[in-house]
Amino acid sequence: MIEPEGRVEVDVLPDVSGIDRTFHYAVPAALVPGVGLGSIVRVPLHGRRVRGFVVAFGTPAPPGVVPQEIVQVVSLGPPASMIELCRWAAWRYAGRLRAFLTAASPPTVVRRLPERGRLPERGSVPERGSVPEQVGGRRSSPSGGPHPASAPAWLGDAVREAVGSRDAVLRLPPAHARLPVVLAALDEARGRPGDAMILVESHADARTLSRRLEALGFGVCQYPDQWAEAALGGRVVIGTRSVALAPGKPSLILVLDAHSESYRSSRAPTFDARVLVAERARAEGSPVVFVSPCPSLELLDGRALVTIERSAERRGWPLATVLDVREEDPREGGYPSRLVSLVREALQSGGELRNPVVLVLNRKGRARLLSCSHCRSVQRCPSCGAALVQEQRPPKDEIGVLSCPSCGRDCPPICPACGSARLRILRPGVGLAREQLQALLGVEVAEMGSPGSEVPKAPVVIGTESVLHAALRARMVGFLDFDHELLAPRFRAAEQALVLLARAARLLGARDGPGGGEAPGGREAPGGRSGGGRLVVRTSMPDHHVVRSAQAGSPDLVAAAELERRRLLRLPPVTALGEVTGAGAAALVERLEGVEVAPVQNERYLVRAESSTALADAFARLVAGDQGGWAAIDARIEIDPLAL
DNA sequence: CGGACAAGCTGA
DNA sequence: CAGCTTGTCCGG
Repeated sequence: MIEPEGRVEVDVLPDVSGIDRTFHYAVPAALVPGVGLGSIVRVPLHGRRVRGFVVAFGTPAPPGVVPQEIVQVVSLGPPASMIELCRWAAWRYAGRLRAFLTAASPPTVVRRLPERGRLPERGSVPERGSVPEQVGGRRSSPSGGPHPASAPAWLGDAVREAVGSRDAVLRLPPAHARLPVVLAALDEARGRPGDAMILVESHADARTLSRRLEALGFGVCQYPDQWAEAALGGRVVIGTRSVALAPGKPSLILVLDAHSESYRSSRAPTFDARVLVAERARAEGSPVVFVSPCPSLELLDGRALVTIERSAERRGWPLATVLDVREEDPREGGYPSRLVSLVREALQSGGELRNPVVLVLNRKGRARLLSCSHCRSVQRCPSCGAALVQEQRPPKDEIGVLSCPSCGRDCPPICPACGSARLRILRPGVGLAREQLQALLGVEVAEMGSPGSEVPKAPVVIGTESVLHAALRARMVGFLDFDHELLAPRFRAAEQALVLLARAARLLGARDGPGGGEAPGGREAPGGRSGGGRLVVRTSMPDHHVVRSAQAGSPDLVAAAELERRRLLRLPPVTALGEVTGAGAAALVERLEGVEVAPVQNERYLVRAESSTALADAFARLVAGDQGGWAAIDARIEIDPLAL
């Protein structure tokens, strides 16, 4: 309500956990110029002063309420359009609005937007043609030449088609360079109102892409560090999943490596940035393009798929060799001579020494499963029953310890059943594989350290899948036990296994191209040697559609097979799933309507609905119907849970 | 959330 | 029944 003296009344959502409703306040005339929708203010509440978000402007006071006055304007907050997106996200993910508003707020207080004068007024995007046609003087190829800065015509066409469909998946093979895709997309964004927003999977990617675009003359804003610059507009906004909640109007949203799980936030508020940007694009009328070599069914669902010429896509996947476990001589102990000779061959192939042979075994530690050599009983945790693991090789003359991965308890490596100290390793981890392969190969085999650390410098590097994120290039990538991925007890196992192969493929480069695309992290690939390193997959299921997909360079094999399976099992994207955990879970699912509920274990329930809309509505009805809304709910709700 | 206030528990 | 803990309610 706007009153005669120029006072304004607003609704404020306190930024206090446990309160999930708005309160009505008056803005004193002196503060009116600084208060708008989304402003972060301090208000008196119940004898204290708390921060809150202005979520409605000029509303009338509820009957019988005498509004108090806002004390202070603290900071700029999420703009009006973002408040709408946050409301939608809170509904879609059955979360609290407050959590999303906080996520959309500047990381530090922003009193006012920076002066626009320091920016090139319209210079966020260089004029068409000002970008050099070729950088480095080499020709770009469909499979990704050496960092071409301009898009070849066929790529420009594909990007244009994707942008034209408003909401599309652009499937480009793993070895394809990204910069040309970004440039082609920015070219399409030119002339539309607003700023291009680019989502990448890691901070390293964001930094590299920003640097490259800046070098080409683009005005770039790294989000969320530069919240105010993003709010001001006039620059390309680049960042990880948080960009979904960045202020500003998107002229176009580009999501690179759209298969990456990093787009899903694991901590509250849990959301999927891909889902959010799709809704944002729809609401704002801007196009969104998801780029991936192996888009998931959930990404493809209801979206246009733009592909490139079959043969070009095929060449962007590496030469793959499949080693059939069933044909192995058991005496070779899991490292068949064929694998050893492929590694030797790769090492002898000369070329860039900095490119190692990368071996992947997705099992941490030295041994994941041990049994007694004497009585054969599996070594289990005496407290919780989980299989004990050996993290490291025991130091010389020491017996070491076994530890429980589930409860953390340490146990002596002595069979509790018969007292024998001779244990057999049934399932080796990376540590043991490193020791054995080093002995077998006669060259240094280094183990990749904790995730996030540097790749050790050695001719052969072994690690869990983290090595695929950390390595820049590889002359060969070998999966020592791909069955472990194919048979993982998660319904997205097949798609996730294909993602691993695609990651490996990127390290290897294109089959025919000079050095393939670019390395993860976007850093310059060292050396310009011919690409096309070999992908080696050891499995007992050489005909599995994931393996055949990678061999044939056609991810649709996996998509087709998976869609059929999801239909049969009524799993996403055919249905929508949610998970409810915590003390109040039983009481909560009891009152849900229009969904199927299945108990998983104590205080853990799975909820299935026909669509994500139906699922969100079911939770929304429950929260709205409750006195006190969220305050009365003592359970954690996770929509589209990851760990299934 | 955190203060207010009411209802419940203890000990003399 | 004072003095304290525990529970429930509510905020503009």
